[in-house]
Amino acid sequence: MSSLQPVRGTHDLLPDEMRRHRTVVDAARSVSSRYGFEEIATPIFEFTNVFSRTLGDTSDVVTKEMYTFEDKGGEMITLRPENTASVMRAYLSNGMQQLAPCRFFSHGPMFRYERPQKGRQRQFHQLNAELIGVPDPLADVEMLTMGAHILKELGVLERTTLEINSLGDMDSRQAYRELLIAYFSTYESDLSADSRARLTKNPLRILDSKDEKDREILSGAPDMAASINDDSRCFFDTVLERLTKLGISYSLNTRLVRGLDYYCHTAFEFTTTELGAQGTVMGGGRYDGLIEQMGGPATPGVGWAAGIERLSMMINEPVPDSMPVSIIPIGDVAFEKGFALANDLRHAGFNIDFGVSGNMKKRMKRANRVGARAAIMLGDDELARDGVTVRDMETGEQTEVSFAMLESQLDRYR
RNA sequence: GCGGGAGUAGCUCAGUUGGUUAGAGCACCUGGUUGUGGUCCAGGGGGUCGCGGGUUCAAGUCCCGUUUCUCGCCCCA
Repeated sequence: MSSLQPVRGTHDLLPDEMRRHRTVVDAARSVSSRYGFEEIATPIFEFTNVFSRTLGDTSDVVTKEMYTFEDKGGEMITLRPENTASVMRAYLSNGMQQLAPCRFFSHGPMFRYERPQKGRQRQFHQLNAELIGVPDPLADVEMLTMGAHILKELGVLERTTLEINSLGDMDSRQAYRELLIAYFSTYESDLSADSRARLTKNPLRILDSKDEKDREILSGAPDMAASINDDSRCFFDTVLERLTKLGISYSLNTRLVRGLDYYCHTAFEFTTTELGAQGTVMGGGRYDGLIEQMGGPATPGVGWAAGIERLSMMINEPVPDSMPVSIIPIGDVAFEKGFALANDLRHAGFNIDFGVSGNMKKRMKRANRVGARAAIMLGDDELARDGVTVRDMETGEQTEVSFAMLESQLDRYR
């Protein structure tokens, strides 16, 4: 075993895996553009406070998962653990308030310091979609519809479940929070250590605790739906009605809270049972307070993120790229001629394989290995007749073709 | 941060109660074919048995430590 190990939790994307990733990204880019989304990219690192101020001091991401370091100028820098905060920072930095509403699609690597396991890495890749500046529940529906559309395009929608919940608006959340603190305080000594730490800082997170004792206590906890005010209730009902009208099935999950503090109203996850312990393939929700919290004007927003690795594990093997035509020269004169021919054909749009060395047998072997659909053979015989021999690599059929007719004869191998 | 499983050729793996020079399949190279691949036949190269220590006449095999991978817990994409 070599000592040249990649950093734990990171992986090389070799051609087969890269092709899967590209399939996922291409589908998302194509579908999102039909919904009016434009692609952007933000830097993979930001000042630490872009994340620490927005994700919540008690979120796992901030407390234990960020890759943070001091750069040579003494600035605290963090590799982005998610993309929503970065996109909102970009929205404010570039004065895009005037362009609202904005629809942004992006994708790229994210970094979280966690123990790697199936479907979880320290550097992983996400698709991101954000719709900024639309307070109407229709925006939530549009994001969900688009997400489902992308999953359908990838052929995985039927193998996922859309779980959805409403956290209510800020007032509802605050009211519920107080109810929860009051309730859990009476059981404080029985709660798990994690839950006890969250009791005053972020009691909502206790709701999705998996601890057995916590679950028992939870069964008597006040219901979130009961403390959601009428406006929020109405908002959520509209979302659900629209989903039903569009034929998007969902499953209400009142325990669904999500890990980041900035969510309100709609919270959702598309989950699957196919990826071991990691069920979530796409997750997001509404974050109306986020931009204001970052120092911008009060601006609503909805968005989601999807795991590219997780999706790529669920899709069918993509078809390989277009197969090349190999040029097989025999002899020095033919080599020069073949080299020039390769150049001409590449400029004409053909995918050409041209090896620099080897006898004919080796070159044929190589043509086979790279999956060539045809081989162009040229030696003294062909040169004397000012043409080449084209061999169909599947049927083995060979025909002589003049240089003048070559491109048109090759068209079927494009 | 905590727990389970694993680490032998480029890849997937076998290797008996510890006992010759550590094997197979695939892949690779050469030849059978001096201008013909994918099939077939023959031959060949390739190993710090993760690393370090210990037990033993003898360790891939047993013991301890360590490291990496992997699956799970927590949490998330």
